[in-house]
Amino acid sequence: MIENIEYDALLERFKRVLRDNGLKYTKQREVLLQTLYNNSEHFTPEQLYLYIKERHPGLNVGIATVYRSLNLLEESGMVTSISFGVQGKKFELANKPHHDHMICRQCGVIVEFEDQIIEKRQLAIAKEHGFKLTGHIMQLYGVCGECNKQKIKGI
Amino acid sequence: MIENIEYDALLERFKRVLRDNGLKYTKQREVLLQTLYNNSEHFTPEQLYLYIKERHPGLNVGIATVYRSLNLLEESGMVTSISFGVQGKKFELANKPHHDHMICRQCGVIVEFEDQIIEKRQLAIAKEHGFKLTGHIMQLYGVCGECNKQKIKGI
DNA sequence: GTCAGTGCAAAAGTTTTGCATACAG
DNA sequence: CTGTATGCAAAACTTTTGCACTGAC
Repeated sequence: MIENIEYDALLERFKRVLRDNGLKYTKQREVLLQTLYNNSEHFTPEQLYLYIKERHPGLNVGIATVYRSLNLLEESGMVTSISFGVQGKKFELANKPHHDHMICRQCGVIVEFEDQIIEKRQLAIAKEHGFKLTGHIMQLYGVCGECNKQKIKGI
Repeated sequence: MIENIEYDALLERFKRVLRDNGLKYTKQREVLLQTLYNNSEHFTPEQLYLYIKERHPGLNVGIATVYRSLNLLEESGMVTSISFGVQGKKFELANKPHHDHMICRQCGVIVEFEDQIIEKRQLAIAKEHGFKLTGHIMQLYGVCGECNKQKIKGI
């Protein structure tokens, strides 16, 4: 096992949240967190379930546990969910370094980016409205260079 | 019926999209568009269905038509959907003036806002990546002033 | 008149729940 | 040991589809 201070800190935080709420630390929950940590993709509960089953054949997981854990993690603020267009709700770790998404409507390619100017404005805006920001998702929709040539009839 | 140039333009655009795609203009579709236009709220398909049934008792609508129409409108780019927290996917008109959403994780309240600095940066970023922007969704997640007092144990 | 649109009900898909067992604390 | 977590299967909920009929063009 490769040492990873960042992940260790995340795990500690996870354990603390569990402890603080009288919940238990189980292998299933750790694997879930680990999977979200190791993959920058956004998972639907279904995908996460299949992924874990495949990568951890020894571990018995049920889809119900995945749902229960995701809801738990989301409630505690460690995980966030968003939805991209038609596909269902997707989950990702909440405390990844700030990043945003640019999505091609045509081919679905996702480009991640980060912009300090926007980050700062977001904080300021939240403050103006009395919100305590816990996270954000910015999704820019458009057509990527590749797809620009084959545009369908739209608006 | 009160005159409303903005709505008329929207309706025209709608009719054109329908025509261009060989689709038909029906009362159900118009009522749907009208409802989205008249209400700044974000509707789930279910909510929209109930709302229309209530406000247009004469018009027979099925939930299936609501789903079909929303998907159609979304595909054509006239309507967008977002999802936040536990509640399902919600729809709104796509061409409202640019605005973004700040969502309370706790109570689900949505505050709309708009910020020119961010709008401009978005355009610039898209350009940098070769994207032609067609829209965007920015969702700031947090805890609103009201809910801040009753915060559950989280991170 | 033709063919897309509709409501309804059934089907498919998604998420939650009940329960008996397993296992963390 | 106690009580939470789990897997499984059933239940609840959400979304889509098939079909016969309606209505826009």
